[in-house]
Amino acid sequence: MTAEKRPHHHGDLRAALIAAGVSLVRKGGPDALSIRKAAALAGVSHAAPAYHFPSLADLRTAVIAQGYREFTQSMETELAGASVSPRDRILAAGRGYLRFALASPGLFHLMFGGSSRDETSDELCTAADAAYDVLRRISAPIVPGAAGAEGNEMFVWSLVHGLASLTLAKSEGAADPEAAIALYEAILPDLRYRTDPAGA
Amino acid sequence: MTAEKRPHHHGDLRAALIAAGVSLVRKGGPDALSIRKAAALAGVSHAAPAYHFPSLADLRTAVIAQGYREFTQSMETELAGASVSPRDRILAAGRGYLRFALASPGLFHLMFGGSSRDETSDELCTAADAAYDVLRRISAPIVPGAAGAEGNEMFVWSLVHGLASLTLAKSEGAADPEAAIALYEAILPDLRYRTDPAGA
DNA sequence: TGTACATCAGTGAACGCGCGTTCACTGATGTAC
DNA sequence: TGTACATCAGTGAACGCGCGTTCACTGATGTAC
Repeated sequence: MTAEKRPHHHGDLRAALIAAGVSLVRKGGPDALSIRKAAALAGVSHAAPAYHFPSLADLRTAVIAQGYREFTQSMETELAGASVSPRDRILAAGRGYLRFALASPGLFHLMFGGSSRDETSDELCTAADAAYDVLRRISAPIVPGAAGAEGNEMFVWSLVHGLASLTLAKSEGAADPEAAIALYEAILPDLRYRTDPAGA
Repeated sequence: MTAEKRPHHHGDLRAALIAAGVSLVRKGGPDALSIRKAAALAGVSHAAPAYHFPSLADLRTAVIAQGYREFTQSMETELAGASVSPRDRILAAGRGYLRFALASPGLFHLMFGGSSRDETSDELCTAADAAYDVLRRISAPIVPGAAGAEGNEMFVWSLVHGLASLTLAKSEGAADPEAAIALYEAILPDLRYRTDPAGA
């Protein structure tokens, strides 16, 4: 893919640069992303990306958006194999969450580690909203507590996000996903669920 | 502190460089830390730090350690004003956790965002262990569940860490600590505590 | 179907920047006697 | 108390590196007629 002869016009350089960026971040963490390295990995000159991404921040934003898409996909894949039981679905989404974070720490840190990005990007907003929607959906059947439906979402989300983040911090690079999943299933408390999951 | 006349020998340049590093990270995030900027902020030439920190990684490790000390201090301060009730103590430590994270997002991200560091540093291990000890102490009174005492620690820690991390991610830079604390107090579930807090 | 031409999407050289690090040096300090 | 000297802890110049970005250019593509 890198050195083979190409026509002057690349087929879809934008997508190729995003894929290259994801690969760089996966391999070397958030700081490993650079325009020149992404261009090299995509097999074009280092000036070519400028046409598709005016600045490094734009490329980073697009890579983060791709991260969110893969993140959402990881949760959806687990959800597809889950029963309709609300607790099963919360556990399944958590498995997808943990698998993504532990398999791609670089992307996870890029997404949640405070790297600057273009918050106004449509592509990013769409991708991030899709991920949030999964968490909102699985939390909806929980009976609202003191903090309402939003409190339930934050509870479920915080628990699994914290577990992912701390597991990564404790065993940098070599965390066992199955152990983290087992721990998640053990610490998720019993919750009360609506009898009518569609809500009041 | 920056431009005033100094003798050839700095009093405690090592400490001054760590303080400068903390300040840089607080202001500009994990990537804002550099040897040259820390030296400038401490009022010395950019070659001076080499004597105290052989490489940038060493300075970064020391700044992370200082972050852990301030983090621990933030929790201890809140704990000092808490009652002996186990739940009150868990809430108090959580307040310290959230206050630190929301007041110093840059440091928080440097500590937990996957930045590379020297894991073998005594200074860092000591500082990080002190923080973990606080969480272990406040979790000790919880009756062990399926995952034992370790499960309790991870539950409490994950919940507050996830909440801090996600609150930062959702409102980059301008998160309201009091709102986050209120949310934490609302979503922390009822837990069962030992009657003898010292354990079996 | 063929030709002229505008536009698109690349190339490669060049620029300046901040960086970590090295090196010869030197002024300040502290110790031996 | 005074002096010689080793060592400590700085300075400032220099090096090379990777980077984002700009620019004049050019080959490929597609459209008008």
